[in-house]
Amino acid sequence: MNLKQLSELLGLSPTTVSRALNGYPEVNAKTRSRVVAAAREHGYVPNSMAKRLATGRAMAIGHVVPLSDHAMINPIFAEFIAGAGESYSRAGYSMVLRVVRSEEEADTYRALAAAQSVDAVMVHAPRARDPRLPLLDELGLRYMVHGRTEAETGYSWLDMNNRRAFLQATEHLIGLGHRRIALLNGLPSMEFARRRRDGFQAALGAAGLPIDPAWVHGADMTEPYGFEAATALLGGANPPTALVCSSLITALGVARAIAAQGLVMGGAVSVITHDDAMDFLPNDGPRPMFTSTKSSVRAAGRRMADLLIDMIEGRRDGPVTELWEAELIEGASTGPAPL
Amino acid sequence: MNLKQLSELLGLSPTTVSRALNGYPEVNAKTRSRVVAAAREHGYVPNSMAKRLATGRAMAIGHVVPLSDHAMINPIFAEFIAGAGESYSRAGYSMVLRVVRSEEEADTYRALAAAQSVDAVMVHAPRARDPRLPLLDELGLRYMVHGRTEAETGYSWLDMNNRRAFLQATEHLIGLGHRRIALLNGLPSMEFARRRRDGFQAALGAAGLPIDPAWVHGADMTEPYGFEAATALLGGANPPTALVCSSLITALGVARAIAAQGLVMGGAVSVITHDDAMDFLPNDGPRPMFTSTKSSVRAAGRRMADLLIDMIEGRRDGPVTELWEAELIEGASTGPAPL
DNA sequence: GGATAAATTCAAACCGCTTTGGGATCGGGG
DNA sequence: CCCCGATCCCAAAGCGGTTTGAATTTATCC
Repeated sequence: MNLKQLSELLGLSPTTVSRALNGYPEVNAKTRSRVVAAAREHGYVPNSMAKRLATGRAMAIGHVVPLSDHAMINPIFAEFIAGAGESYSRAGYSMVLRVVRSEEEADTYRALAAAQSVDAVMVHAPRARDPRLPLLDELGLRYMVHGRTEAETGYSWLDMNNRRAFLQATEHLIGLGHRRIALLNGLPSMEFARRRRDGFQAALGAAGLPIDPAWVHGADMTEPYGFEAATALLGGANPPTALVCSSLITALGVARAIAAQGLVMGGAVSVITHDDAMDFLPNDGPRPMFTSTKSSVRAAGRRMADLLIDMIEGRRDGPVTELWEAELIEGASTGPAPL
Repeated sequence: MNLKQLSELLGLSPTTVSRALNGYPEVNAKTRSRVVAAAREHGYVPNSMAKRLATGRAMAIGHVVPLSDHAMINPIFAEFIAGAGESYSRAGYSMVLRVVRSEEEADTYRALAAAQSVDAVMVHAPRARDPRLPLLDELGLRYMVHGRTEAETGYSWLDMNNRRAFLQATEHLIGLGHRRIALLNGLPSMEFARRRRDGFQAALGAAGLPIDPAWVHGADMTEPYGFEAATALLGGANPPTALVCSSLITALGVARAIAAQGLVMGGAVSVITHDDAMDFLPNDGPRPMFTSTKSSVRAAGRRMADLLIDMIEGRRDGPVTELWEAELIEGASTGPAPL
C-alpha cells in the first residue's frame, strides 16, 4: 500500500492524504480523521526512502567505529549504544553503524556525508587532538562527541568529569591514610585517560606525595590487564597499598590478583575503580563489591542522542556541552591504609 | 554534486553516467574511465536515499533489540554486532539498530517491513517457539536467526551446538572423576539455555549420575549471579565439586566465590565455562584461566551477515543453516575430583 | 557503397513521497 | 447580491537516482 493507492481508495489526492497524515493545518478535521483511520486500517506506512529523499532528512544518525581499535567494541560502547538507541527509536530515528578498518575511517565519514545517509554522527573515544573533528567540520557533517578533545569549545560534547572523579577517588584513598597509590588507567592515547591521570596526579601532588611513573599504567581495559598489572605491582618491593582503576572489568582482574597473593581487598590493599554502570556487572546494593566513581554510560548515550536530535531538528543550536560528575560510592574494596 | 550536475559537466546524459558508474556493459570503455575519473575527482557519491528508492533495495539490515530484556544489550550482543558490522560495511550495507520497549517489538517489525527500511532482519536470542518468526513470515520480511528455536527447519539460522558443547564439558568433568556437578545456566526462557541443560543432563544421565534440580540454576549471565549461586552451592551440605557455567562473566563471579571460601579453583572445585570469545575477557594463552568451550560470537556475526547478504542478493537461496561446534580448551580451572 | 548488425548513447518514465502554486468552495461583510 | 478572504483540496513539479525503449553511431559484410 503506497500513498497513491491509499489516496485513490479515499477519493482524495495524494497531496491531501500526505498533509493529513503529517499534521498540516490546511486539511479539514473530518477529512483528516478519515485519512488517519484508513491509513491505520490498511497498515499504510510511508516508504522511508521516498520520504527521506523528498524531505532531505535521513532520519538516521551515524556511528563509525574503527575496527583495529579494540577499545571501541567493548561493553562500554555497547552500553552507550543501548542508551542512544533508546532515544533514537523514541524520536523515530535509526542508528547507522559502520564498523570499518581504521584506515577507512575518514573515507567512511566522507561517504556518509556525500551520500547524505545520516543527519549527524556521534564521535566516540576522542584523542587529544582528534583528526575527526576538523574532517567533520570540513564535510559540514553535524556531530557530537562523547568525551572531549584537548580543546573544549567549538563543538558539542558530553563528558564525564574524568579529572575530578579521579582526583576525588585518589583523595579518598589519601584520606584513608594511603601513601603508596598506583593507577591502572585506560589507553594513554585516549584523552579521557589523560584527564584521569591528571586528576590522579593532582591529588598526589596536593598531598605532597611523590609520583612514581612506574606506578602509572595504561592499556586497553581488559580483565587480564588488571590481573597482570596488579600482580606485578603487588609483587614488587615496597608495593602500593592502594590502586585506582579505570574500569570495573580491569578491577575484577585486580581483585583476582589480590586474592591470588593471599591478600584481602579492602584490607591490605584498597581498590577504587571507575564504574560505567554496565548492567551485567552491577556494582551496587548496600555494600557494593568495589568503592567506585560511578557514571552511567547508558544514560550518557540517551542524553547525547536527545541533544543531537534537538540540534538536528532546530530546537536547539550552537555547540552544546554537558559535563557530568561521577558519584563516589563507598564499597567493600577500600579501607584504612595498613600500618 | 549530484548525478545531473556530473553528467552536464561531462557532456553526457545521466543515463550513461549512471551506467558507467554501476558497471553496466553497454558503455564504451573510454567513456567509462572518463566518468569514473570525474566522479572520483569531484567526490561524487550517489545520494543514498535516491538510490535506494530507485532500486527498491534498502541496503540495510535491521536489528531490533527489546529493551526490557536485559540479556540482549550485553557484551555478547556487542561482539555479535561488531562481527556483523564488519561484514555489512564490507558489502556496503548499513546496520539499522532499533532499541525498543518489548511491547513495541512487533510493531517495530511491522513498521520496518511497511516502510521498507531494511532488506532483512537479524533475530537474536530466540525462545523455543518464538513469536517473531511467524510474524516475520507473515510480513514477508527476510530474516536469519542467531540460535535456533525448538524447530530447526523452515528458516535460516546459525547456531552453536549448545547441547554438544555442554555435553562434552560435563563429560570432561566426569572424566576427571567429578560426581557432583552443578550447572549455572543462562535464562531458562532462552532456547540456548534449554539445549545446554539438555547436554548437561544427558552427560550426567549417561554416567548414571543423579540430576538434582537444585543444582541447575538459570539467570541473566551477570557476575554477581555467578558469585551468589556459587556461594550458595558451595556453602551447602555435600557441595558440588564442579560447576558448568554458561558465560565467562558469570564464571568470574564463580571464581570470586571460590576464592572467598578459601578454596582453590581447579583444586577442590573445578569450573568449566562456555566462552564467547569476548576480547576484553581473553581467556587464552598457553594456560587459560578457565577450561572452556569456546566459540566466537564475533565470527558468528560476521558469517551470518555474509550469508544473509548472499541471500538478499540472490547468490544463495532457500533456508541456510549452519551448526558450529565449540572447541573444548583446557585451562587452569579444572582438575581431578578431590577424593 | 549500401544494408545490416552491433555498440553506444539518450530521452523519458518511474520509484513514492513532499511541497509549491493555484483553483474551487464556502461564509460573511458591504 | 456580489465580492473577498478563508478554507480546503488538487495538479504538477520536485527530490536524485535507475531503467526501459528508442535513436544514433560505428563496425561488418556482401
